[in-house]
Amino acid sequence: MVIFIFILFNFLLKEESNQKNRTAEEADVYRAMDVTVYPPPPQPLTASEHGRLGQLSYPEPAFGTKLEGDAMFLNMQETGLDYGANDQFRAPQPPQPLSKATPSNPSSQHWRRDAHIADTHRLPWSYSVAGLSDEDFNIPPITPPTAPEHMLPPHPPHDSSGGAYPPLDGDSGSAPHHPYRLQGMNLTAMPAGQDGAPVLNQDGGTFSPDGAAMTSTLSVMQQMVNSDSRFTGSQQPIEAALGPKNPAAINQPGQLSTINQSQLGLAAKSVTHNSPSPPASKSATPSPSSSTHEDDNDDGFRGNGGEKRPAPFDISKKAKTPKKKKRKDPNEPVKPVSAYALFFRDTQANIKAQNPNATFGEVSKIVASMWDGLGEEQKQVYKKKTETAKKEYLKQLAAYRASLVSQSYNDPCEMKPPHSTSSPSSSSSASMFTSKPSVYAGQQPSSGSLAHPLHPQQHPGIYMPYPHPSNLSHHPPSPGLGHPHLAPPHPQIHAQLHALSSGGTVPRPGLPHQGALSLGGVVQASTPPHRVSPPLHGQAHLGGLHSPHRQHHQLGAHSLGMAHSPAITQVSRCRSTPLKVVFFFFFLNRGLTTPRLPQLVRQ
DNA sequence: CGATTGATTGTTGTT
DNA sequence: AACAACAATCAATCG
Repeated sequence: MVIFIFILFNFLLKEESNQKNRTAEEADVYRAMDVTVYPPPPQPLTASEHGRLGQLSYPEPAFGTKLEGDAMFLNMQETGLDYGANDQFRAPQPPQPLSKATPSNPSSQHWRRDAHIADTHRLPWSYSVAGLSDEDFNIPPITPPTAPEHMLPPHPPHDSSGGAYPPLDGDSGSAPHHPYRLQGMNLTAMPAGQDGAPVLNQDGGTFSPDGAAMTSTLSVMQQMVNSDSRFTGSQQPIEAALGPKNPAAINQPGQLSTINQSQLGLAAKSVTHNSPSPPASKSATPSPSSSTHEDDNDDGFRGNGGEKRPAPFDISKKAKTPKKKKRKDPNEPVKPVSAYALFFRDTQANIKAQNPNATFGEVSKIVASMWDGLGEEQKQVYKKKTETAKKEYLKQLAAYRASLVSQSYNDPCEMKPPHSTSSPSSSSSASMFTSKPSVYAGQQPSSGSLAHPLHPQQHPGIYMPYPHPSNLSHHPPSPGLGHPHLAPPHPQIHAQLHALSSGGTVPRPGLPHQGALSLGGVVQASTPPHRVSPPLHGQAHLGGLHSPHRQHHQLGAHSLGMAHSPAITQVSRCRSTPLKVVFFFFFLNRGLTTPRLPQLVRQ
């Protein structure tokens, strides 16, 4: 009863809060953004202005990016470390808040923004990188061109400072080989970052030595920036990356100053070719936006043989090469990628952050060089990941195949036609409870577990949110779709749910319990098309939800907090549904992480 | 050969 | 016809 009261209390609180919830959340968000954004104190904004403008407004004009917050913050630190020049360099931005007229700022902003974005949605550690990128932004352009040779000496020390990333740096011997890592990429940060601690200090150390020279060259930098954002952003890393392999590249200082836009990544190419002409041919490519379009008429013109675009013009329809047979069952577990691919995936974000305009080829080269220079230990780390992923993959594959077999027996309808990509329901649900394959073992959704690396990092904690009370024996594995070999992580919840709700349905064993995260997923997984009646009888009642899928969908949304009250209301609408079920959903909805749920429900 | 990502283009489906 | 959504292709590199 106490619990019951407690629940009611929470419920009431929630009701109240819900009304204000929106605004509150927004406010929080803004506030958070503020925090991140404010750092640029140098700005002459008055406090009053702050108040009036509000957090959002302020950042934008100042830096042109709203979401940069994190990156910005990091940058600030770094910048501080770097040298006064940075301040100067940035100073201009605020004054030219929106005047995109000056390419310099926009460019920098762009790449920063990109960096941030990329970082944000992909890799947590990337934040650190983003910070680094700033440094790159400032320094890189200058260093390589001005005194490539000199650079070498500085790097080692800087590298050492970079110690954050021992392996790379550790290869002091190799350091010369991959200076870029040290400077811009801070590859080390990536793996390290994953682990958690972003490394920023190294930057300061890195560049500080050069700082003086750099400041002197500041004007040049600005020019370069103005001339071409891409150049500034990308140039350094790429050159650095290529530098090792193509030392000659470094020697091209002259071009840098003049630098035409084509340079961007081309530095590498141009360097290799050592002739400016090449840029012309490929120069088109560098311009990210319109490059391809140019081809329209100039198919023939486009010298670069690499692009096969010309083909289309050639033939009315170039018989699409039978190349891709890709179509697989979406549910089939995805094959683990190679260590290199993994590395690529992780690294490219950073590279992109620093060189937003870098082409895929350039990025590939950089990644390759980085990979090449990567310490054995680091490689091992990736390989290890791959190994584990492989193991998981095998497990999942086995489960998947088993499921296929079982499904074929149970219900053909359930099996989605390879048709692909996505019936929204399937895909969404799948994405909801799928995660990095390696993380969870037992999950084999009966019908749809497409391994999606969607929110990999977040899930791990969620997968097993609930303690496993020892009373798993509650229900024997269900017949049918269940995958006997895979122990359901949270059978009890499931079983209880069913028991509570309909009191009769058989819980589905093989479902992926992503914890409360996706009730929809759970439900869906748990409800075979026909055989098992959905936990809530109301499905039919709720506005003609004939297919279990729909209902599941809704539930899933609720569980995700998409809609709070509605979920409850809907559930409550089903009179047959016991209160416990309601609370179950409520908790799912409210605190996805509440581990007590099972207990509560049980009570 | 397939995988990495992002951009572009082409095709198909819907309104 | 316009638009949206999806599929395919390409780049360099590695396993």
